[in-house]
Amino acid sequence: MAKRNQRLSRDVIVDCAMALADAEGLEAVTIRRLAQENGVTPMAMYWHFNDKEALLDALAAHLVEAVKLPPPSEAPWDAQLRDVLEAIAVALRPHPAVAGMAARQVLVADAGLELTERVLALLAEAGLEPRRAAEVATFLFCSVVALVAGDPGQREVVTPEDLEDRLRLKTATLAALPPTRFPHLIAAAPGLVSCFGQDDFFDLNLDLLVQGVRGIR
Amino acid sequence: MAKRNQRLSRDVIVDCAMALADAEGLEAVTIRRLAQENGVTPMAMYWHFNDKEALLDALAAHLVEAVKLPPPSEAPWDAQLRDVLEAIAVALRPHPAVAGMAARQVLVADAGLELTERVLALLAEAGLEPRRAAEVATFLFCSVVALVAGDPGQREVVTPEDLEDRLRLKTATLAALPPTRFPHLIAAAPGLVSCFGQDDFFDLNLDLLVQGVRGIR
DNA sequence: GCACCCGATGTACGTCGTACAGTTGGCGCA
DNA sequence: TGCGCCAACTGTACGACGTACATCGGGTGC
Repeated sequence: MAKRNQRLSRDVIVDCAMALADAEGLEAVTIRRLAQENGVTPMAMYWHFNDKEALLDALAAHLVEAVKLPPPSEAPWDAQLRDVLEAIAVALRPHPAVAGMAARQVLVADAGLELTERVLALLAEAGLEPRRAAEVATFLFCSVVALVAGDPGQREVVTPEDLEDRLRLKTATLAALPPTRFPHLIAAAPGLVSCFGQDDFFDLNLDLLVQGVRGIR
Repeated sequence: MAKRNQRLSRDVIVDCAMALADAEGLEAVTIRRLAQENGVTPMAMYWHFNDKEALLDALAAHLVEAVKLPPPSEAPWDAQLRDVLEAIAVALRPHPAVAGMAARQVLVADAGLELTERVLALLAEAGLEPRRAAEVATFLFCSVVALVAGDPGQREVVTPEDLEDRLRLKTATLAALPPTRFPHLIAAAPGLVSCFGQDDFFDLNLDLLVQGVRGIR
């Protein structure tokens, strides 16, 4: 800690905050902690950001800007939509702790506007009129965020083996339920406790969203 | 404030916290504030809850238990699934500020287990094997939560006319974007800023989810 | 009438965000 | 070379937060 090898800037603060959130969760992102991490007084942060809200907004914007939008193609709208949603998920997945804040910058950050325009265009191509396209686009983004942010027991970040213990305990708890009342739940227990973060969880549910759009046309 | 007309209990604290969150947002739910609201010392809360996390868990559980699960019927699985998802949305909608915490009690609270069992049964009826059903059920719940919690500019709660001003401003900002780059976005601007909380927003996107499940079978 | 113990109090500590005022170091310009 | 300015940072302080720990009062059961 206490690096102080370079001048402070919005970017290095945001990068530091992101790393901190990834490593120790969003609640570790503290004005004082960020200052300490950069070998600087807490009040130094306020030269670069009006307040903590502004800092978190910048974090969220950073996330939105990390989305690598695939280039438009001649592929059918549903394939393209699937690619766009996947691109969002890919950008958010490394940062589940901050993903939940991404939605509030989608209509603010430049990259978010571009992203939204793209999705709306695809939805128009699918035959939705603007009003419904707006509602669906909004929901799609929130859903992808939910897909990533999820929320298993990830409130406090722990060591990998501790996490594994917790999952095993949770599975066991579910498996110990009365089998006559909860047959399906018991059968699905392993999947319920461990699906977050799995590749097939994302694949399956991104498909679900795209198929859902097909279904409501 | 300072009612002190009845003995404190978990239930009156939870009710008070819920009302507080509805009126002033989740950040207004504070140990000290709850104590003051009940005419009591902050430390009195700790007789009823181990810590604030436990209090918030109780809030979330309360929400999950508020879901009025429709009775099983002979209707096809998709119609029933739609009804169940709608029941969840109906229970959460009055409390958007706390809805985001509901997911972490779904596999803990009794009502949540019942709810999950029901959804898993319907998904099994739809032809999904347990593992995929688990993944889809998890996602469906998170999506409905996202549908309700959404996140417009609702971070700070404001007066209705102030909110209306803000929406108008946001719409105007979007409408002022370069029309050649953002044609769809401009056309959809009113819907984008005001869709949260609208009935048709819920209806449309619950349909999307159900259709999505149909699509991935 | 007495003891017990549930439910509350009182005090104190460390951490948070941040207001406000003071201080510096390096660059433009003389 | 020297001077002044202003962007960037420091120092101090305040109120609100969660909560550990010790204490206490009064209603209930004997």
